[in-house]
Amino acid sequence: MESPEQSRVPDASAPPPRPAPGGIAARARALAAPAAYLAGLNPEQRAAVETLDGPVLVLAGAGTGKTRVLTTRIAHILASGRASPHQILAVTFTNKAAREMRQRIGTLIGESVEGMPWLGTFHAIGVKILRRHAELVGLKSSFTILDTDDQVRLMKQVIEAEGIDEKRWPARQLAQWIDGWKNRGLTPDLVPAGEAAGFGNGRGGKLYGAYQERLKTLNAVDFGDLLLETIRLFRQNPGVLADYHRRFRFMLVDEYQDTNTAQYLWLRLLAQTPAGERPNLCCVGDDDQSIYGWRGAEVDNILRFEKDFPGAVVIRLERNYRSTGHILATAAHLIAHNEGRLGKTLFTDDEEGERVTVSGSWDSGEEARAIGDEIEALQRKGQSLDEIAILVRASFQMREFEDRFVTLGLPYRVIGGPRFYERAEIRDALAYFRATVQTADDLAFERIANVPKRGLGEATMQILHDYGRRNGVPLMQAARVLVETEELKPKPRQTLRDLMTSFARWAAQVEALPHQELAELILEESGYTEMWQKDRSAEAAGRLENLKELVRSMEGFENMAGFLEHISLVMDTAEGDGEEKVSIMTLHAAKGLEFETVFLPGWEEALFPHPRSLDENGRAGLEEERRLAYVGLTRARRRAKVWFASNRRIHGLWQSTIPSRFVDELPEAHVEVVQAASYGSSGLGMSRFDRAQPFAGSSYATPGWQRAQANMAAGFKATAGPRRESMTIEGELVAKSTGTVSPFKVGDRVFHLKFGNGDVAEVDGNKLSVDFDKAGRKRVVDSFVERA
DNA sequence: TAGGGTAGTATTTTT
DNA sequence: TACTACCCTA
Repeated sequence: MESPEQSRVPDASAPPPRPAPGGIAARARALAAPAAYLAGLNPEQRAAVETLDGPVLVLAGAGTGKTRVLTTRIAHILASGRASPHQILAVTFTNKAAREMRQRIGTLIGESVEGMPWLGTFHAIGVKILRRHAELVGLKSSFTILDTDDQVRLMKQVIEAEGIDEKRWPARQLAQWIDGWKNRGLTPDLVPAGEAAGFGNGRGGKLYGAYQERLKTLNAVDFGDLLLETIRLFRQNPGVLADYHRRFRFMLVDEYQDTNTAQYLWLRLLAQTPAGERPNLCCVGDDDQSIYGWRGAEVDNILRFEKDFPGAVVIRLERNYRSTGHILATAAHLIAHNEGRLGKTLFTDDEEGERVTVSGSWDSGEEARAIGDEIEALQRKGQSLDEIAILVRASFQMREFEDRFVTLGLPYRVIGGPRFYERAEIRDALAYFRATVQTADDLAFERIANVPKRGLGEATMQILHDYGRRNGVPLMQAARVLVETEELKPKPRQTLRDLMTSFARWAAQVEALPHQELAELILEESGYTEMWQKDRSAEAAGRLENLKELVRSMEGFENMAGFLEHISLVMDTAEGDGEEKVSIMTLHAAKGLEFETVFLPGWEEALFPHPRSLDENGRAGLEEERRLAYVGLTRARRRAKVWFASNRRIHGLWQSTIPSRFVDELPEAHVEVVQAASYGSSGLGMSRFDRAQPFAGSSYATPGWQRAQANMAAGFKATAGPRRESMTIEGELVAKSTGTVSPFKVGDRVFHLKFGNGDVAEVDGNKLSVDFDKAGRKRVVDSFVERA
């Protein structure tokens, strides 16, 4: 970036300084350098970047360049020499966001930002601080971090120890209560008595306390503690806090609208010095995109920023660089129905573009078929599948699309399904590693003691537990003692002895062997790999692949312990195999992303706004749902396509549904109603789109009904009859089915990644009808199966 | 102890 | 409908 931008550099008009050593060229470079990253910012963005002193709230609407502002601001702080990398605290919510920011800053300032140790998630930074001062809060710095699963198992033990019926008061529920308290920054002594009494016949508070004690005994913390314990550390040790006050010259927070009370308290401790200087705190967020209220986020935090930090400068970013005029206007009109807003009006210089479309379908199946067809049409026009997304309200909606896309042979990816780290095989493998490295990790040991099944059942574990509790030693130590006594029956005793020998052997190798090799060794020798190799179910192959992936992902870590620390915080794996795919994800998962074309199916009253959200949170719940709709619309750059079905199967029952109230809240001027004719009107709560429908009076006469009938008939024939000509289901004619000869024949045994093993029942070009052992008969494209 | 049968339940999800 | 968690039986 050169000359035109230079004139906008503040100092450019000042009298020229004396020639610096190195001559004019060097001086020009020095002047031009800062301009390079400021170039191309609009005035508001530039203000957000350059207002370094004092508290700043940046209200950044969707697509207004929020991340750019954040990263540029950091670059600016660094380039202007106001602080060095280790003096900047930059907090994000997800590891993904942290990664992205790190990478973008690097690009901006043209060098690596390895030196920004305090850029990370709340939790990652919490751990870092906590490890340094662990002993001040009664932990050893080697403490382990439990995930949700561990927490629940621990709580189960606590509940049972308290003599409470776990069936009546499930551990999972207690976990939610405690999580809620922790989100609000409440330690056991601070939970309002009335509230604590609400669980377990009045013993909720006691259980919470007991759980915390168990954590301490195990030298463990859960995610909530990463914040709470840091808060406690700061409050009880002003000296430590003062140290961080001095350290963090600049603080930046991303997605401020998503902070919960605990995170707020944590930030405030760091931002508010006793001397009362104004903190250089910059929070960026969008109240209209607050969609995590249900997990403790307090929109209030952003709404009252100016009160919390007097003299705060509020900067609004309202120029949208992402979407077309119609999309933006539609989203703006919708969100205007919300009351509790700070108020922003997004605008764009972009063209009006295509109107947002609203389409109806007879049922969810037709919805999936129609969207599949549209995607294929877009693909033929040259649109990359990577630029197409289907955003759903609830994950059960994904399935219909998956099934349909498998049939069409349309590549897709599901984002935010079961997370890598949450998969059973990964957790099992990690448990083996944890138990090897940390022999006191009871929860890890318990998890895998009998995985694979080796005859160490409940009875044996009970004996270990009793002994452990009596003598205050970890389970594995208890096991070592007990195998030398007569307390166990001979068979489990021998098994347990062998297992303990194995663990001792692995532990001895921790230093000697590279951790990747050790990992493989453990999985091999424990019989864990073998267990899945023997398993003939559909998922087994994928699980083995995941295990390999796990071992691969250990590369680049110092040692096993380092890897485990990382994995407990950063539990996603970066994926991407290069192939173009349609993305399917929930609206929640879509925040922060953008696509050329966005499909928004399922805009029906029974689903979106989700009735549960309305029941539990009333008006606030409705507004959050509306924000979700807003997030969905604003993900689209050029095309947003809303769909609703008049029949949907929910929990296995067919329900007749009516279009979402959000559909009615869209502005007619920017919306185009297409295929309204195919929507079979039920006569209930008709939206204006029904009125646009010429056959509304008699629903049986509508083309939609007729088409639905035809589809149903075709679908029936497809599954019931072997006649080939009956397989021309509407919409499938476009599938790549002609001319090719399948390598499979009727009767072949095949394997499909999603459906498992099955027998080929019919061959039609490159399409197969397969009777799957578990999933029943499905039609699949032959490239999706292999010989079993 | 392990596997099968049954009952109960069923948004959104990051760390 | 589909999954899971638990109980009961072999």
